Amino acid sequence: MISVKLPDGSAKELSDGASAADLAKSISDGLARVAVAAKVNGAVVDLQRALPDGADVQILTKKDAEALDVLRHSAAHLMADAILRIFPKAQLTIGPVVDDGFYYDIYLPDQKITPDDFPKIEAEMAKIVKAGHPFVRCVSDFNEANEFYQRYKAIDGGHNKFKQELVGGIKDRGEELTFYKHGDFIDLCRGPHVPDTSWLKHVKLTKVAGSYWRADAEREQLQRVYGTAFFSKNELEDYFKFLEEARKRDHRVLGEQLELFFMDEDAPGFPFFYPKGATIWHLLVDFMLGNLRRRGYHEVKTPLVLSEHMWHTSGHYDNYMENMFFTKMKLRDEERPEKVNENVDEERPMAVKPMNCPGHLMLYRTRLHSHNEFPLRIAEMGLVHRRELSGVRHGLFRVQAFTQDDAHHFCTPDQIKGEIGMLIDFFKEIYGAFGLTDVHIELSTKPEKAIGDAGVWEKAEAALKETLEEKDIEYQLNEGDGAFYGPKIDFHIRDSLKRSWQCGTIQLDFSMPARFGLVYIGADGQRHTPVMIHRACYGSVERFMGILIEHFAGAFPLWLAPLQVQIIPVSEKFSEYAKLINAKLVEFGLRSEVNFKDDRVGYKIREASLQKIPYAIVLGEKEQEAGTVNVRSRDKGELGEMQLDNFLSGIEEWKK
RNA sequence: GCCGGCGUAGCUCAAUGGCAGAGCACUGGUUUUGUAAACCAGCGGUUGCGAGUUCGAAUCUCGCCGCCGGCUCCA
Repeated sequence: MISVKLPDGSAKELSDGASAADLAKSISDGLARVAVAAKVNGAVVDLQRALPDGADVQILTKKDAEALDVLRHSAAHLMADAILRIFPKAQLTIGPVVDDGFYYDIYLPDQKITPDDFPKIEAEMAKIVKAGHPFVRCVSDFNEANEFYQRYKAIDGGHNKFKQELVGGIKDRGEELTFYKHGDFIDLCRGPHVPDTSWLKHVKLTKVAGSYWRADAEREQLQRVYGTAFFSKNELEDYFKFLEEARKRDHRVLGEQLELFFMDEDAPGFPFFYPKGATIWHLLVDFMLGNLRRRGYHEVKTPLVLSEHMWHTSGHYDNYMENMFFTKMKLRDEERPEKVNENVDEERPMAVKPMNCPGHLMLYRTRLHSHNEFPLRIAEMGLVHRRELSGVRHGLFRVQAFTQDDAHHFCTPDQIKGEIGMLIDFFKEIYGAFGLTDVHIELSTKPEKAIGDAGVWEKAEAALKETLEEKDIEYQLNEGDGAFYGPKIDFHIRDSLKRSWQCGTIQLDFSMPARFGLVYIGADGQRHTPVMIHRACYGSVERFMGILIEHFAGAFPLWLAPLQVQIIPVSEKFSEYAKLINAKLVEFGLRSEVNFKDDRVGYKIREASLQKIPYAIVLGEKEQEAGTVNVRSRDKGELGEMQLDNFLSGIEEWKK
């Protein structure tokens, strides 16, 4: 007999060699039916595995997050089996679980797997599901003569050097070599898996993409087939509904439909803003500037271009060169004026700024500072340019030029915690103003490519940790993810679809002030090097705008709506009255216009709705006679006829 | 940058080797309109750019540019 401990603390006696499946059955038949896998001493294993005496055991059902991973990993095997049946030359590599599904990387240099193949693959998968093959764990040794090893090698021809490499790694680490088989298919795998293939009814392939063996661009190119799996049809359908909803909110699509911005192939990664988009951009900037002024920031403007020399001083040249735009001249040849010499170096080469900090450092050092001015907060809506690889550009989210709501705090070492604490509260308040209240914080530490000495890094990291802990804020630690000049705190916010976006950042810098020779006169009358804090709340104004477009699905709250009211005269006869009302609305401070087009009211209402304008005001004979307005709200439908003053006073309330 | 897919009117898309088309938008007209699409007409194109194959290329081939999906997850 063995005894195992259940999550509720109780013990259960089982016969020797009993499995988690036996345990589940001994608890209840119902549990046995829904059991997916088991957690034994903290590790997720198959239900069929024999339980060790004295183990802590938890039966996992579809309600447990780990169970979904097990299901999806099994689905990856299922897909691999089906793909091998259709593409016999395919060589399997790895097939892990990812956030919203799974993938399998496949080496198949002479053939392409495309979404057109999905129906075939899925049909094959359905057959295997129907057969209900049990997943069987097969333990092998490293002798290739082993039965399972042999069977496995027969699966993809025995020439699969990728799996051989993996087996080598397992051997080197001294781990157990296991295969999992279902039906005739067998694959190198650590497991665990669901009991049998009939669990995999709700599986769908989603996309194909390229990848590399070991994520190394120098190695073999693989084809990555993505899929997802759920325990129920409903969950699978909900997932696709979510994707559909996200697609409808795509800021690139809404950006065109709502006339906010556009891209042109002659300016890749450089967005153009239409008047409506520019309005939102300015609203975001004005909102931020007001908040900065209230907190004692000083707004400055620094140049877009600095000498290359300055970028050597700052360390950007060495650490960020690939992402910078450099200036080169084109000169007519002195001998042959028709010839143009390309890419001529300037005597003093210049570079476009990818960050604002050097400019702020140069500004700081123009005069002597006292500790009495500290903390000194210098802010700039700084336009920066960063070269990005062509394949990574994406709408407003990844561009080559954007405006940072950037600021640098100069302070004494003992002011650091106060500044960090202030910033955390400040940033959360800003996000809250947009209804973005789900914020989580990550702390990133020293990367491989770093400047400054190790002791300084440790001090900086400790300062950030202590502040977070003293404020009792939960955070995630990302080792090695810091900026090259210092550790940082990043703010991640979840939008209305629960998607996470990184926005704000607070970065400590104990290096750059020294590189630029910055000093302040301390209370002791001596010169000291100030501490510098880099910080941005939106991060990029343009990107933040993209996030807001998706968060609100283009239906901006009144204060952010580029056009707040559109007036719709019932016919041309009421144009004058419409102009009069519009003038009053504009006078009141609203962004309002009249739709003078010769269309039916219904058509104009439709257009106003599609443009997601918060209020449409219909004006006709009745309203003109009575001196009233007839209001339709985007969110609440028709509000009916009312006095203009009532509309205006109601707006304060309605906009919430 | 790499892999896969794609690029036709401002937008969404059709035409698969044989005369470049439709709807919306836009312009003009009719209509004078009452809460999600009135009617008629017109304008709109070097089919991303450049070479090649062909009697003939939007369509096939090659190169370039751009866009879309991926490229952290290690059985």
